[in-house]
Amino acid sequence: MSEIPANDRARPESRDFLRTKIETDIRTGKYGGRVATRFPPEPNGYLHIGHAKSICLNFGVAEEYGGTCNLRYDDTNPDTATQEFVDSMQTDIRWLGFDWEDRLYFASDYFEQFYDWAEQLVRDGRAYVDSSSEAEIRELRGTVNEPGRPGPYRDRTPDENLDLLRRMKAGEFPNGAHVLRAKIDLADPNMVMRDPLLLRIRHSSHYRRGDDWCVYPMYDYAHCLEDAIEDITHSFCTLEFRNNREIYDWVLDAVGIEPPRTEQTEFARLELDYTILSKRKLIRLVNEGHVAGWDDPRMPTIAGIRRRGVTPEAVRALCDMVGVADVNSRIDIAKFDYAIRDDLNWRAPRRLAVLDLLKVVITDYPEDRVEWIDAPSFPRDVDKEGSRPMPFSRELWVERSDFMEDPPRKFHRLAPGSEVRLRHAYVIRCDEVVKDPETGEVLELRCSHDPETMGANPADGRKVRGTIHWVSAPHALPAEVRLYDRLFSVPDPEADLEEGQDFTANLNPESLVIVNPALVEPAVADDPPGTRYQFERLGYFISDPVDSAPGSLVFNRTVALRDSWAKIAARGRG
RNA sequence: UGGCCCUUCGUCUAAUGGCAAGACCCCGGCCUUUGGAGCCGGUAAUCCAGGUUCGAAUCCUGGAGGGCCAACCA
Repeated sequence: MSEIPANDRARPESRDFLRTKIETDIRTGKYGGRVATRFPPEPNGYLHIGHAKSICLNFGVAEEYGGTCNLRYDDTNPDTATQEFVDSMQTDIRWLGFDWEDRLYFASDYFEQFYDWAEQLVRDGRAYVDSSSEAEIRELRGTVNEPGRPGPYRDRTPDENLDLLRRMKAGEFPNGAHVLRAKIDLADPNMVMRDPLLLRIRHSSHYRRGDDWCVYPMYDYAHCLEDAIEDITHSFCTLEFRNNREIYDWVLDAVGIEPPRTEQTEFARLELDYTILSKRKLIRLVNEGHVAGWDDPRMPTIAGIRRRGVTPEAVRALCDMVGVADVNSRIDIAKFDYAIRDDLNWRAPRRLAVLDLLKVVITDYPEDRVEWIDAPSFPRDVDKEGSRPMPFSRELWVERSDFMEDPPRKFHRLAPGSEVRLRHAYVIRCDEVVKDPETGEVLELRCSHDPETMGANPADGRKVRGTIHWVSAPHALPAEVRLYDRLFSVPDPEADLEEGQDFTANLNPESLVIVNPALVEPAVADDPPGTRYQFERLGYFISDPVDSAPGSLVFNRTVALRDSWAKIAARGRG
């Protein structure tokens, strides 16, 4: 097995079927040991987590086997491709940590080559110009249960076809007047092979070619040739292109590309619970205002995920965990949450913030006293240095949910007469509950502290089981906190829709809850936007890269912490 | 005249004719100044029926179930 690169030896025993194929190809010398992949997005939207799987696969495989991966824009449709999408995709791929070096390609640079091959196909009698209307072509193509029939233009002579093709290219005809079709078999059981369209007339401005071109190639004609032009060895695409493999090989044969040549292999696209990854539908979410934009933190786009505070490492970890197979599958969102927490746990410094405010007065603490606590930024089990000064004073804010007047047995937090640890500070006891006489609402807790418990357990050995977070009232900074949750309220937004409904009916009305003001400890004041934290006991947050500024803080919740108390509490109620 | 692909714990993925394994979820326990993290343990699967074989998740046949294909999208 010495043919397998040294950097591969550390890989685990088992390989997915794509890597198995690559290793076979390397071992047998099919491409002289060469591995060349490509990531070929159509620049008609923003990249999303599903693309990340393909990016990790194509760039990852190239890295692992000492090969190359091209970035190639499949910009063959002038009506949808834009420079904005081209630019955002490069930002996103780089952010994920991949590099195409000098291998940036555009299918639109190959239009001349596609056209020259088209003339060749016409001369060889393997393609013809069809002047039928779109509806007629559809009619004559048949259905999955009925064969198609040849149309009246199918037997034009090569000379006639060549003349028409040249005039198509010269712009003599309007959109739809003619198309170039492969001459294969209208009765083929594979619909893709029923004389597929190769070139169509489209008088549209192309974002790169302007108005200099008007015969644009179809996917089935272009994609295999793009791969061949770039001398790709392994062309990976998603499962729904399985039927297209036959035309992929037909076109390569027809223009005379000899093996060993690019081969298409299909793998399962990523599907994630509680979201959608269809570009068409993501565009609707943006255009119809269901979200604030492509980078809305609820979006499964790379831009949205990034703004939510997810790290590229977490995305790549998810892709590793998910693996590659040829079976359709949906990934449990919990797996993504795990990957995010697993990365952020050792990366994000801890801070304290309070979302739902309840005032606590330490009655036996002097009014003018302030202690500055040197609080470590990471727990013992995270091997990182760092601390910040935390002010402690007589008046504090704690989380309203950390107090219960009539608590259940396992509630280890504040209740009348009970003791609790203030994180990094004293143990306090709740002596008195101040309520609004009218409404009964709890307005304030009056507590006393044990002055011996700063950095120490109670001297008399009594156990204090709960620890809660807090901020010092005079020192805390106001902030807007955006609590993001899953975009849809059901795992598969497409399933079980009632008559007349579409996926938007399943949008989660609580996918964004804004807390304003929340209060955050002062140590975050001077951090730049885009800084990630764990607000202890609440979750991982990032200061919003767009809207947060010193003096006007905005935090996005990336993901909540695992909450085993919620399970216990829910069970108690059930 | 239909064709092609797929089917292993709840979920995702291994096992490539030889002990059905790992991860996430879930459930216990330990630990804990985060009801976090970590550690230990547990529940849990080869779609069905035949066949080949000493031996089948794996090969063969037939079912069942799921997916894709009838854009001048990709």
